[in-house]
Amino acid sequence: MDKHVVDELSARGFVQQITEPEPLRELLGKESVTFYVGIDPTADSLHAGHLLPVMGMAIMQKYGHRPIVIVGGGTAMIGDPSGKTEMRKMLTREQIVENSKKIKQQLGRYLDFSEGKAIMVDNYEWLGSLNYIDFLRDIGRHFSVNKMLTYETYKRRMETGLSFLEFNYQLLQAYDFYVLYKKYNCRLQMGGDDQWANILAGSDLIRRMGGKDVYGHTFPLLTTATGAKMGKTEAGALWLDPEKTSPYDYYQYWVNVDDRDLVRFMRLYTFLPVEEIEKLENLKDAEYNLAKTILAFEATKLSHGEEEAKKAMMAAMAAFGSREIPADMVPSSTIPRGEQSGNESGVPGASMDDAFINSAPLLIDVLADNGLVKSKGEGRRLVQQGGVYVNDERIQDIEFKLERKDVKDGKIELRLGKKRYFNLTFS
RNA sequence: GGGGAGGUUCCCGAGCGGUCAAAGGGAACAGACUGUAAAUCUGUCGGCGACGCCUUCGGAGGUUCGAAUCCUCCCCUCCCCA
Repeated sequence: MDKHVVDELSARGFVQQITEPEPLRELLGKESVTFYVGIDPTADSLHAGHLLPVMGMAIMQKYGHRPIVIVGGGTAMIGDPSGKTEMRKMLTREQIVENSKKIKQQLGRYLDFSEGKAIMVDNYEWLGSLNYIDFLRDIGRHFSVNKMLTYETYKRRMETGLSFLEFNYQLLQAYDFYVLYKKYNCRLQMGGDDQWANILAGSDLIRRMGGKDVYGHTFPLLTTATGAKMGKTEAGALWLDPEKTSPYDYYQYWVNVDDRDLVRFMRLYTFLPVEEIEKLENLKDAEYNLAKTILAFEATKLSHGEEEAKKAMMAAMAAFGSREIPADMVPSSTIPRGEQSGNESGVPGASMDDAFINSAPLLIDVLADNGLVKSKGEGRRLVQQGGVYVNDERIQDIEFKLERKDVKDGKIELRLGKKRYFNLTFS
């Protein structure tokens, strides 16, 4: 790696604010730095919104720095008011431990945890046994309520109500940084830009407690070109857990990104060289789709592995038509090039038996039973509006029944709207 | 603790005794147009064996032929005062 990490990060769009850019740059350039990012274990899986900090950490690690991931086991029990207009629900200890385990597994795809190259710690370890009096005396005295109240996050919450509990969040996060500084010589905290105030609080605290040279770095808060939060889909969040979001759906999310987001996302969510990505600036028409295929493939590869990524890609081709990725388009990508024929094995579906088809089930019932529509009423509407296809043929009769003759090559292909495919397979 | 304002369908937000499954907007979904993009236009948007029936308007009771709308108690949120 001849490039400087900071340049790499900024070229890829990972830099929003840095507390002291020059000294930090110098530090990162001359030695391996231990840094940390906090993740709240509020669910048992990461989702696309977490991806940006995770990618940021991964880049740092590639450049020889050591990430500490704090799962905020202690702080999650309080809830961070930053950027929220409502109090967050609290979790029990057991849920948090369970969630953390799964999150670590997922992080393992992006970070190398072997031989202590990355560490994951739970701040409950020190927050859980905090002594209130000691904490107030040693830590609390360094915080000015007047100052805290001027922060935008608290100001906003002042309008709707802010509990004392939440008001303490910042102190605890600052304390985390302090503990990591003492324990692991952690010199840098990274996080989303909504964490800026909390990060500053941490580095201020360390300085006041006699520490030196600690820094903060924030990542931009991403929204898509249409203003939506990153990774939000009709079905909710875009999860990394294949049980919650199938690799196929995950892949589809990336293929369906807005044109305007393509290049930006490729820089942020893949490790492909920036120089190659830059060449994609002037795509036109259908070329966008080829580039999006690469984005989707690479993003899926990262979170689900290359095999799953290929499967998702083949499934998409089976449904939407094959594509040939030109050899000179982002050559570093390991996406299969040349003629590719689709293979449906990655398309969502269910296997059915003979009894099922012999009973000549109503199409609407099948849709509802497989969770493709929320209710039969919705199914009916969809059919009436011409949004349901069986083997690529539009069905507009709400009484339509699936029969043996609809089974082609051992399957019936259902399609809702333009993009949602579901195969019923028969053995 | 005292006073005030509120809690409506995914979200915002009307409704204030029947004509209310509940205006309007947003989100979402489908259709047309396209490039599995965006924008635009059109339609849909509680459930069901569907010109009818059932379940919704913070919760529980009550008044009434009839309640989201009135009364009682309770829960929760916000604002002002302490």
